[in-house]
Amino acid sequence: MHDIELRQLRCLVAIVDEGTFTDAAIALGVSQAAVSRTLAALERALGVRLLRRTSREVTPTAAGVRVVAQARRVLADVSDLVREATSGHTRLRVGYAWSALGRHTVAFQRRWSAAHHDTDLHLVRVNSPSAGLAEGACDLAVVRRPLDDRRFETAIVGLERRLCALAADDPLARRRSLRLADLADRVLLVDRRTGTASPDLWPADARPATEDIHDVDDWLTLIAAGRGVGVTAESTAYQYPRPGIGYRPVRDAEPVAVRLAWWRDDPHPAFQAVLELLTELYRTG
Amino acid sequence: MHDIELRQLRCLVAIVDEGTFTDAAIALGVSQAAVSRTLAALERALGVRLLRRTSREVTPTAAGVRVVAQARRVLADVSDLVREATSGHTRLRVGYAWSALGRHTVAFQRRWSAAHHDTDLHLVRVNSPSAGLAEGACDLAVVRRPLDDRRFETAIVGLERRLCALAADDPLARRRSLRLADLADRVLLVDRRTGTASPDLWPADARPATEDIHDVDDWLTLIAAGRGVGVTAESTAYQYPRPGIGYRPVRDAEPVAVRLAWWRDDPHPAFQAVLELLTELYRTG
DNA sequence: GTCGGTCTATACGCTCGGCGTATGCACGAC
DNA sequence: GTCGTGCATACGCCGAGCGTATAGACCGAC
Repeated sequence: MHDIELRQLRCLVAIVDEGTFTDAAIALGVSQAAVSRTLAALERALGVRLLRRTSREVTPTAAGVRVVAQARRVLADVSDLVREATSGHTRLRVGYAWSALGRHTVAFQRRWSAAHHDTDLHLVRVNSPSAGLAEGACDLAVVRRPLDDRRFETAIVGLERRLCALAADDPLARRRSLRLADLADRVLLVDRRTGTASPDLWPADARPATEDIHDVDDWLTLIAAGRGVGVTAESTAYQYPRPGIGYRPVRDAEPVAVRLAWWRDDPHPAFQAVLELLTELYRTG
Repeated sequence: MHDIELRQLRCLVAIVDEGTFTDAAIALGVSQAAVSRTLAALERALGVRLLRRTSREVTPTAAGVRVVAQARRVLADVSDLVREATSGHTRLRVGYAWSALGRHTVAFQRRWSAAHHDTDLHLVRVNSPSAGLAEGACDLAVVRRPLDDRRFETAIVGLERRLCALAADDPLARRRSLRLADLADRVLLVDRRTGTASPDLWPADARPATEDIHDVDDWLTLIAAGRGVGVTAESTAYQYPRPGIGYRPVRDAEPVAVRLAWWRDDPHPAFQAVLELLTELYRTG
């Protein structure tokens, strides 16, 4: 039993598009016999008749219509793949795990598209330690901790204050700012894979209890419900304002470094430009 | 220049999954040499190096990661295609263009899953004349006009009243019911491809002006804004209640037939059962 | 009905793409 | 150095897939 092949799918959609085997053969640049055999092989492999042939016209069966629709999807994905492999450089995807660039986000996008209107910029959220770099979902990533994966390298582009996220009706939310010690008796909601908070911000003998979460939406929901508190970077407050949640500076927590991450061995061609632009944005404002 | 083939993508993901060319060869049931050549051909076809080989390990390049991710998508689509072709009958998708079965929808789903728990039922909205039948998006369709496409056949399963849809602040909305003549000076919003209203409900000398729309959401938005009125089947009111819109019966408009449509030459195996169930639902209430 | 045109299916022979075996080469362990 | 491991390449073989040619089905014209 042979696996099906793209050649067969290309043949199928060509027949449906052209209307006859003969015209499909011309479109594909092969003989009519080849088209006939190729489609027969596909039908045999799938165990279903896909096209109803008459000497007048050829029309898909019900199964054929479904398969053709799916085949088009496959072929579209394949051409995406080719574009992904070859071009890849007319587009720049910057990944981030929780929050992107906070108040610099808009300026970043605007100044980028002004200076590099040839490669368009996309910001994508991917909840993974490398913010999508390892998954191929982006070309560069904004992260807030060094990556231990040796395939990647990071550089600090700026610093951010740490804020505490509290339920709006939490007594602490009435204060203008807090200290780490104020949170020691709370439940700290942390994302161990991507987050910026960790219990070792506190002295070893006064750490809050922690609970693991894996998504910024869970985190927000639980905090709003008073089920715990969070400690995060300033840009989170910018990117996820919520009615039920208040953000307050934590005075004695060290600032968190904002890093750009890239593939050590083949950085995206635009990487240097992004690094410089981000560094400048964080320096000047 | 050769097109890329699935064999090459299968090879690529096998290498990445297994970690070495040799193990991939075993997993694929071919020789190591074949794997090496096949991947080289893929890289040549794409013009990009996908894997970095050392004698110790093989790791994807940045381009490789992107391509692998896309390749997995392609292969998943292909196995969907195979399932689509072969099974096809463990699942029943019923399409509808605007509104489905109105107040019978819930009963239909409940009674179906009670009697046929082997094939699970999906209702899908597709705005096309055949409600997705011609596009392969569904196996059976609920429509409200005969289909002129000879590939399909339809049967009436019941009748529905026609309602007029008005902006809530329209003077006519204060009435309990209307006549067609009340609407003659309004703009009638019609969907020529799938809708149930058409100017020939009116006598030839007293027809309202019409405007074409192509989606139920547009239709609702325009009506709520007072830009026109709609005439539709009763189930639309059930399925799309909107704060700004009121539905009122049109006393002198003929009821509209609700039809089940199927592929004439290869009806879905469950078609007879659906036809009977729907007919009963409409007959009994 | 017959004839001719059109379209798909099948037969036959050939060619070349892809395979396996064998071997070379690079790299790391010891 | 020697050995082990793993990818790349050379060589010969085989069959999948191709084109040509032809059969068969269908339809419209006459």
